[in-house]
Amino acid sequence: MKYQAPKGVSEYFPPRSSWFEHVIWKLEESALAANYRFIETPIFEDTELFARGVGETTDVVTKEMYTFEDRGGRSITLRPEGTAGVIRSIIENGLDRGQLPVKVFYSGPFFRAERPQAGRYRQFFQFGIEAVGVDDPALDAEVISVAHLAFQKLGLTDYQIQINSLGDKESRNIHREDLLSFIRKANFDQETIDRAEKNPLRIFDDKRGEVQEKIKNAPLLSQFLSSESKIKFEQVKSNLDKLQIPYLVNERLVRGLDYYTGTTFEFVHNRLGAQATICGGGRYDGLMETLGGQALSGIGFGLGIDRTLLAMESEGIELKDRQYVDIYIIPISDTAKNLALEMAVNCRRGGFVADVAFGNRGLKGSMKAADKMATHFVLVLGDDELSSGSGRLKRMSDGEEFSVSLTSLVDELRAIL
RNA sequence: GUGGGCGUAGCUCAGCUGGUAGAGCACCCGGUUGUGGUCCGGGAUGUCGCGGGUUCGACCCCCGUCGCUCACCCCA
Repeated sequence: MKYQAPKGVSEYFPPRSSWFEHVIWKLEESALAANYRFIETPIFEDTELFARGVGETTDVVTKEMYTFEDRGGRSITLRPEGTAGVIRSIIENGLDRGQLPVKVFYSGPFFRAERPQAGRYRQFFQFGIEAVGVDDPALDAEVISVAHLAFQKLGLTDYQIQINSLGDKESRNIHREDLLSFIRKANFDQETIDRAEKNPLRIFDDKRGEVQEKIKNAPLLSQFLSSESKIKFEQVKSNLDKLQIPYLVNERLVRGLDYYTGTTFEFVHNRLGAQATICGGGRYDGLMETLGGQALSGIGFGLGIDRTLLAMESEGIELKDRQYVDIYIIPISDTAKNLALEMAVNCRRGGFVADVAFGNRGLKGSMKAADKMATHFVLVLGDDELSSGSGRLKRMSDGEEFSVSLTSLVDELRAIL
């Protein structure tokens, strides 16, 4: 094979591509139902935006970005996540100077230069929403509810929502020192310590058993939360209760991006491999300011479309191919060929899905083709039809035939479909 | 960056302790002249990832290489 797709990218082609479309549509539907508006930002941005926004010490920034120089010598990076670009756009276009909160959703490809594995790709598709400018626990709950509703529309059931509060800056700083000294005393290997020095919270995410054992008694952030943070977190939880959205408080839940503060959450699917987080997000208090905007809080989530599809498949959710053909026209003489496409185009103008048996497969072969592509009606065009000006529409579901006039085919279709 | 597994027809895979390749599905044609789904018959398809070595002989053994895949770190 001469060419193959670059390592670690996912491709969606028929029929699976129609499930992919379906997932995106349900996600959009859920966001629109909550009055989020569509935003489309560039796939590449100034490298500095991500470095500042996502955080200089994060793995994403230090080793996972696709960065290159453009012809003008500027450093450009393919977006590794969605929030930084959206916030940049909100600031640049002054959306935060109108009514608040600004509620937007986005969808598209993202890029990270990592070693691929199940559910993790170098180019992956993410859907996300952001609500900027209002710091209200009810909004935190709403954001979670949007993802939850979407997953329910898709038929997913075997997942859990984990939530935690990372508190405000002050609470975090005190905890950080305490946790760091705990880690320093626990004699870890050098690599683990180095990582912890950058962001000690990450140690909670370490999957190695011996590490988990050692941090069993590590000080948790929840013990350091300011009373204000605690109250907000309680409100988020009681809001979720009222919405009857089940969740699990996971005090060790941390996220790999530096901008998160306050409420954080993850939707974790139970039947996926190591990469089981199908949606993750949280509140970010300092991000707007960091990127040069007003000091406004925001909250949002990123939702993995590839992983969602995998999750649906793991639950055995039946995904039907949505493509169908209303009318399939089979010309069986040379003179009929010219007319066939013309009639098909007319049907399309009339709002129907119409296709033609191109090439020379013969009648039988064309009938088989019609059968395979979920065709409602077939019209055979031969010399008889051309001379009489009428034909028989065959309904594939039961074989019944309807005689129709060729010149008023669209109307006839409307009448029987 | 580190470690494990795997590379045989379009797809999923079989191939016993080494004797130069098979199944199912899919695909195409046919079962008489212009009507599909089932059934029956027939057919095409592989440099057995690539390179080297051992051997009379390698898909099967050894080495290298490339690719895929899963996992670690981390994330959607």
